[in-house]
Amino acid sequence: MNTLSYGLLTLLSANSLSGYELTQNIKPLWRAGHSQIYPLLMSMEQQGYISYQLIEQSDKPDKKEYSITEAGLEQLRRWVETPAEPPVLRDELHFKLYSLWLSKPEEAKELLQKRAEFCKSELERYKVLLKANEVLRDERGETRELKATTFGRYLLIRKRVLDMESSIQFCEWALEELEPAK
Amino acid sequence: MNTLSYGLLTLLSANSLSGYELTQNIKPLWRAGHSQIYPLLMSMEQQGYISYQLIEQSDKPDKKEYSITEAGLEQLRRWVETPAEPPVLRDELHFKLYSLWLSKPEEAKELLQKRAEFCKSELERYKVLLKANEVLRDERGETRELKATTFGRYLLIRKRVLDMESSIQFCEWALEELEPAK
DNA sequence: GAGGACATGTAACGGGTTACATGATTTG
DNA sequence: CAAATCATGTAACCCGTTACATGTCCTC
Repeated sequence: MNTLSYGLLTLLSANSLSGYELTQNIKPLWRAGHSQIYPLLMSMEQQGYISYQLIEQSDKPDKKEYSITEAGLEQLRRWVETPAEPPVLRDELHFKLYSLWLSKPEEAKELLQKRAEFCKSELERYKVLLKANEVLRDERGETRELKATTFGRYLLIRKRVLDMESSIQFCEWALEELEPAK
Repeated sequence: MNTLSYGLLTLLSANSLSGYELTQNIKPLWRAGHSQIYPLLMSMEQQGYISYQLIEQSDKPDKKEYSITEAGLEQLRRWVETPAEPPVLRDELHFKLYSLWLSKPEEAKELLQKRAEFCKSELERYKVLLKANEVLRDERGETRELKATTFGRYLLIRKRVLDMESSIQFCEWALEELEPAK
């Protein structure tokens, strides 16, 4: 049971999903490919934390729909209350900024502009998600119980939005700092 | 030549350093242990990107001081101007927030408070670094050439400060959002 | 002489990426 | 019938973490 396993349990605790859907849905939370996910699902199923039923579909290929078991939910509950490890950020840009003085000013500028563009496109994606989740909150907001399941998702998207805004701010500030050096 | 290799070249392009010093200095930029670094240094030395001389010390154990070669500098220059891959952030907190509804409110609160504390201590460390580098800028600021080598470092520390401030802001906002649910 | 900082390595294991492999179904 | 999306798996390789291993020098 590594972090990714708990991540899969996390998603399954809100919805039953197939391996394919898990691969899509985990993307904003953790980087992982399907080749990592399918074997983990099999091992977690053998350990009794999840179970699946084969869903026969006529419009699409058949799939395995995984659900969390009582044992899995227990395991997840214990893990959630455990203190979170410090985050690990791996960003090539750190090194490339550090040795900016080696590159021509136009190249340095392009590096920062490209990153700013990337962050802006991410920001847009998350803003859309945020709106969708704010609607959910409004609809269900009055009843505390239903609100709860969407609350974490709402917090998270909000976090991504703040992070992206901070990154964009940095890139734009750095580009300004770069100007007089030209 | 993976990203970490280029990171080591980056540090060596500013200063000659031992494996031990590289291990310390790379920490704010990239997570890596000495067991990853020493083998890489050996392979890069064999490829001719770096060279070392044995420094005999009387007050401390002897060390190998690595320097970047002309070939290494060439390699690094090409890499720096290459577009940066999108950053990879792995943070357990994402999953733990997502399934916050599974945990008791006090536990949820503690999770966010602990993260805020961590970010605040990081912020302090970086603010100290920032001040040290701003002094450097003031001293050397007038001559563009010398400024250049410290400029990237200055940008980077600034980025870390902004990131930490954004994370703290998030935690405090989330804690407020949590309150009425109590 | 014990503990801590300095210094350099190796080995085993687990996690993550890329590529290989296959196949159903829909849409243009 | 070709391309795109849905769907599930395996294998090889690289990267990263933890533990093992050794040794110097200084300070308390």
